[in-house]
Amino acid sequence: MAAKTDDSGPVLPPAIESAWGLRERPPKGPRPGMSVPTIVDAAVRVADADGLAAVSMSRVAKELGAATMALYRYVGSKDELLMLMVDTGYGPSPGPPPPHDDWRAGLTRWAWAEHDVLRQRPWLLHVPISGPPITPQQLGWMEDGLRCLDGTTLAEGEKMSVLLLLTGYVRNEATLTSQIAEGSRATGVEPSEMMPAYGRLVARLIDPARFPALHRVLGAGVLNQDDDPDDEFTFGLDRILDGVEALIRRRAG
Amino acid sequence: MAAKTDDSGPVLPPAIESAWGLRERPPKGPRPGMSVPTIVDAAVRVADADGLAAVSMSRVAKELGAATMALYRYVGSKDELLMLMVDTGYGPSPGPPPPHDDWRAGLTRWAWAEHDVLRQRPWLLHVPISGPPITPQQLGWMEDGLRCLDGTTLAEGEKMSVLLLLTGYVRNEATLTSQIAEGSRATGVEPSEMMPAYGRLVARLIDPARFPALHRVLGAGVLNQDDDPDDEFTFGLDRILDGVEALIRRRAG
DNA sequence: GCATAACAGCGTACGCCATACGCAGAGGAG
DNA sequence: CTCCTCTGCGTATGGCGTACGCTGTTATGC
Repeated sequence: MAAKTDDSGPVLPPAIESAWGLRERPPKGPRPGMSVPTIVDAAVRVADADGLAAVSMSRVAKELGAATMALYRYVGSKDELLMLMVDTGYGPSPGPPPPHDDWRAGLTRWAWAEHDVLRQRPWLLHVPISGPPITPQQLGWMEDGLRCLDGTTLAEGEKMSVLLLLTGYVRNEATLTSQIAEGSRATGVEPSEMMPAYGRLVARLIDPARFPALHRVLGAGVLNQDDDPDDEFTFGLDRILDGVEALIRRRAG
Repeated sequence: MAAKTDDSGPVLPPAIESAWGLRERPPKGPRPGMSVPTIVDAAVRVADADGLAAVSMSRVAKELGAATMALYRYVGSKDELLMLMVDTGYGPSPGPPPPHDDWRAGLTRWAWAEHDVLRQRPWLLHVPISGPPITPQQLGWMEDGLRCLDGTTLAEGEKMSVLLLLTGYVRNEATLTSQIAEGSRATGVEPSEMMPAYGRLVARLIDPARFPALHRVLGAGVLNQDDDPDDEFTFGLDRILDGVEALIRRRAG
């Protein structure tokens, strides 16, 4: 016999289902004083102001003038709240690529959009990711990325791999630059002096005979000039897109 | 006047300095019952067995038959212990590239070496990275990576960028596959059924009219076939190295 | 040989965290 | 009017990192 529906699949936490607009409010009982979006917005506000480490259930509750345990009527756990924070933290996807952009321009725009979000909200990088995206806006980003590759001859699986490659790069690059900013704030050193100081430290530690290549890099003053971090981002992005281009050309034969 | 030494630079935690063999043991007082490497090894053992979340100061102390607070005579904080765990967790670098390998073969070997380490010790991915590498073995990895690019015409800064790009990719890919493994362990689902289950879930959630590209990808069964994750890794790696190759060719002009 | 001072080990205590549980009251449904 | 469900939340538990200070050990200076 065939099953009636395929709903027996993986179960979604209630708060996530409501993010997809699936849950209707039960008619009984007192009217709720808050809502999932209210809570998530408050949590995002806390993270924006004081970083992800400041986001505790009690702190979010204080932000709302409520008691800590009241939140658990709306979200099942802190992890669930974090997942929802990521969804609203990323915000709406950048939209489909402009009609006459080729895939490369489209993906560049897409990557820069994520880049900008992560520069605005570095705490997104500290949220431990526990699985593939299942929230509406996250999947919206995916959709818009896939559309950039619509006109190409890549296989569907390859399109997916390319997006994974790109988003991984963007996150990685953002992590590195945000570490510099955070380290600078923690130690009181000027952001522009952060990498040079690191260079001097490493130069003091290493033996040039055992680390010749590293010593040469330091000698070239690589860490001394403070490049525009956006140039660094563009460099890696272009390397990856060059690699994708090589693949597309090969597939197009 | 010139300063006597340049030691006035950034201060290194004592435990890290001892990892570089800089600290000598003071002559007075009772003989230490443990040592920094003993503690770090115990912590790595705990992480190997039960994951990074199980690594608490008290758990590590129990592993050594000592009291929790005894550890603080050797490491300044848990964060310091984590940094040392990363150093010994990665282990010694894969060594300089074989003499007749070109840069591409060398970097491929280098990337696979990190890949293998991260497959063996997925907890390394969960350690919050707080700055650029300053421990001996970490810098050893960097050195070996740089040597792979020795024969090329890339600028020193470009070599560094390429390594950053690569290691970021390796870590990202490892994160994704380890998430599947962890999710499978947490939910009891077969690892090979993890992605198909995810595909069915997304298919149930999205409206094909609003997510046409995503719907097409799912329809193509991209998530259904369980590819060898090593193939996926190779795919992205080759894309990146293709991009690097394009750059090297342009620089060689 | 003895006093001294540095140091190892660690017991206690503090403040913070996530969250299980159960109670009080609100407010539609019958 | 009664019941039953749902909201808000107070209390309590068990974990965490770690500051502080005590006890006992040990090599050195006298």
